[in-house]
Amino acid sequence: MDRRSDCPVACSLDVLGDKWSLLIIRDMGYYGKSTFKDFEKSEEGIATNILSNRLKKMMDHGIIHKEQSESNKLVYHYSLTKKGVDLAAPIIGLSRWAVKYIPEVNDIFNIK
Amino acid sequence: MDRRSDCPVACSLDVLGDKWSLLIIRDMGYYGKSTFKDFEKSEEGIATNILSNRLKKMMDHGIIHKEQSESNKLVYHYSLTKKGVDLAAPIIGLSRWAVKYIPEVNDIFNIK
DNA sequence: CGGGATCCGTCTTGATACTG
DNA sequence: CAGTATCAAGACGGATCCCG
Repeated sequence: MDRRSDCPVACSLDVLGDKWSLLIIRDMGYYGKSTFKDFEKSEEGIATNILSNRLKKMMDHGIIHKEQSESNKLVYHYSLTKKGVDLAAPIIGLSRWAVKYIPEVNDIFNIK
Repeated sequence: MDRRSDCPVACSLDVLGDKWSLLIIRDMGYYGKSTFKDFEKSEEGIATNILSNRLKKMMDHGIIHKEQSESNKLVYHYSLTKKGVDLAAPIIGLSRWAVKYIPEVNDIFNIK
């Protein structure tokens, strides 16, 4: 569903408004993960078809970039584009909020 | 689905990781909307069952609060709790990102 | 009329098996 | 390793109905 709104919040949520996209960004930006298997192994347990779908969607939107490994042609590395790197701010915002208000979370990013 | 992760990003996305929750927060915080009908009339067009579900969910999580109107007993006003108000930061983060990277959006919040 | 609840068809997810 | 295929279950969207 695309809402075709011109609101910046609605537009960003059209791309990122689901349970997985921002987690994949987190994995790439904070944990340094880059391969399909890496993302698949994250503790939250994304299904491979959903992972595949989200990677494709974020590539279409220029948030991430895919390239073949030079050492092993069977492996692909995903990385953040500048557009993807700049999602750090909203992600950190969410993280700060959770640390402040959700008791169970660990402040694993040690954000000031 | 609850992932039972202790990551602050994952935990906040368990509550807010969908296309509508943050838009309702936006409507309350930025547009000053407060009634069911107000939210329903937003340009993105949320269905009433979904709206009802999201309001309930965010009330359960203490993000919003509901009270009966004093002037009209048929009307209920939803408002942000402190926990909800503090979602402004991540929402502004998303908004800034969209303004920077998505050409079609209007910078309706005029965020510096 | 405002605030939902209910029903129903469709689209999306999630779990797992399977393939190049 | 990096996905695709399959299929059941659930979420969503739209319309309608109900209730005070």
